[in-house]
Amino acid sequence: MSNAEIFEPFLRRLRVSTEIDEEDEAAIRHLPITVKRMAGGQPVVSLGDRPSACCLVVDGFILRSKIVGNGHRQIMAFHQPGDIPDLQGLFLHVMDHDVSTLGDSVLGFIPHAAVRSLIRKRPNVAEALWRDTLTDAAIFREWICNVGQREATSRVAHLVLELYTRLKAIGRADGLSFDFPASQALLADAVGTSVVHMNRVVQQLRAQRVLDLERGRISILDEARLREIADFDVLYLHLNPSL
Amino acid sequence: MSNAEIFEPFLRRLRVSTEIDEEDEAAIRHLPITVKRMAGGQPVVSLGDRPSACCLVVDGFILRSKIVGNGHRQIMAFHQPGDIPDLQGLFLHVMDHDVSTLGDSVLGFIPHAAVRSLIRKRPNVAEALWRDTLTDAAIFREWICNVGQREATSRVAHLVLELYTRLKAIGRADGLSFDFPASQALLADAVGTSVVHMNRVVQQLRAQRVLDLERGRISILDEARLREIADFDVLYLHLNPSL
DNA sequence: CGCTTCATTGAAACGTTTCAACGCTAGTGG
DNA sequence: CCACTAGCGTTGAAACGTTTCAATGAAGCG
Repeated sequence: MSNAEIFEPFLRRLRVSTEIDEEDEAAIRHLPITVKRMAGGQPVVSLGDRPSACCLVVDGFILRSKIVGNGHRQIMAFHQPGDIPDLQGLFLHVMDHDVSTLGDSVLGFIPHAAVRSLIRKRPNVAEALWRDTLTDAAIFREWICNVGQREATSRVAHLVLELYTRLKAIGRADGLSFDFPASQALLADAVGTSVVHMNRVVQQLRAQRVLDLERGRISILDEARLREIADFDVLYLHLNPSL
Repeated sequence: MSNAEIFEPFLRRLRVSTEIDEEDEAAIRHLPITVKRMAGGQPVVSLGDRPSACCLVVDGFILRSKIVGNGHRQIMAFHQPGDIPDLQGLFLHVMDHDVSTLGDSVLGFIPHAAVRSLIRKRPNVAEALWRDTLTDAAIFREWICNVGQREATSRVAHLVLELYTRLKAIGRADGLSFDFPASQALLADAVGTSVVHMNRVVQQLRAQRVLDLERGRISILDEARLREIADFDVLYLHLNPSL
């Protein structure tokens, strides 16, 4: 896999959002990167670590989670190809949460030193990366609302629409379906419900022909209805930040 | 109020976290800033706005919130003197949430253009501000956990410890108490419970002599017990990011 | 003074969790 | 090839935490 291919999903995203020029793109493509294939459910970096590289999702999905006092896990974010989930490590030196693979994934590791020198040399790139971390934050805020105010069915619908919208933006949705290798237990950790209740919600959405999940694939059956249930407004994803 | 005084709480925070030199500090102090006194509960910027300035909290508190579909409000963050709550506006042009004052406050507005030129000229400052937005994100993540996994009593305890810890860091706590002009209804919006339940939680914590809230003031009575209840770990606040 | 905001209370309804059990499917080793 | 296992989805029933509604009292303000 060439550097050009590895960085392509990432660059495609940057082009939409910033004034990235040819030289910026070239500088990014010349970043040193170590590609690593990982199985699903494996830790990438963990609470307390002091990583010296940040990780670009090339293929697959990454999740960020935390274990709380009672032993339960809360998932706080999913990341897709083209995302750099732990950019924060550049400036916050100790990890305050865990990062792990969802399903089998391909990750690229870029040394912090290289990124740091890139952002000092190319302010456009710095801004693009900064914006990336800011939209991450916007997504966190919406998750707070999701988990804090909506009821379980709504939460699941909202999560699905978020994933779908972001994946569609990078051309990884086929029609109204997309691959997402998550068990019901995992989705429960993301929306803050028990597995049992998650299961009932899934069945209910299936029965109403709104949504279906099976073996790592999510299919939207009735998009309009799903949007109603989800109380979803794309704004917070800042997909086209120039607007 | 001189610029030096206005920027002092902000600078004090930066000094802890970054290699800010004399020139950086001077550049910050020379930022154009318009100071405005605002009553409590007033909007600062709202959903859909395209602000052209960002706002520095000089005195008082600011909160970030969102109204969800069912009409309920979720508060996603509180900001204290020295914070710049809407730095995101520099790169994400449309506001995806509301910002308003908690109690009576003094705010300083700095034009985006001035901040933008500052960060191009002074990479140290850019990094410091970037880090600020990253710790904001870390706090959002912890709120997701708080609201998603802990039960109401724990959530309140956690929120109180977060506020206390951050205020102590800037010298705004007297002993184990601090001013925080929030009604129970407002706290309920922050931790995602009903007002009624919030009230019962407060009474319970009072009865156990763990915590007391009265007329805009929060007092910790039993810090050790509060920490247990809260499941609180400072790490995520990144108070000393050089570590 | 009446008005409004905030804190408080009780009772019933509700959404969700917990526990415990069962079936299905895919993978593993004998 | 079958037995065994592990993981995942599914189910029922009871317990639990929380919400809702409706009403009341106290405090502060014009």
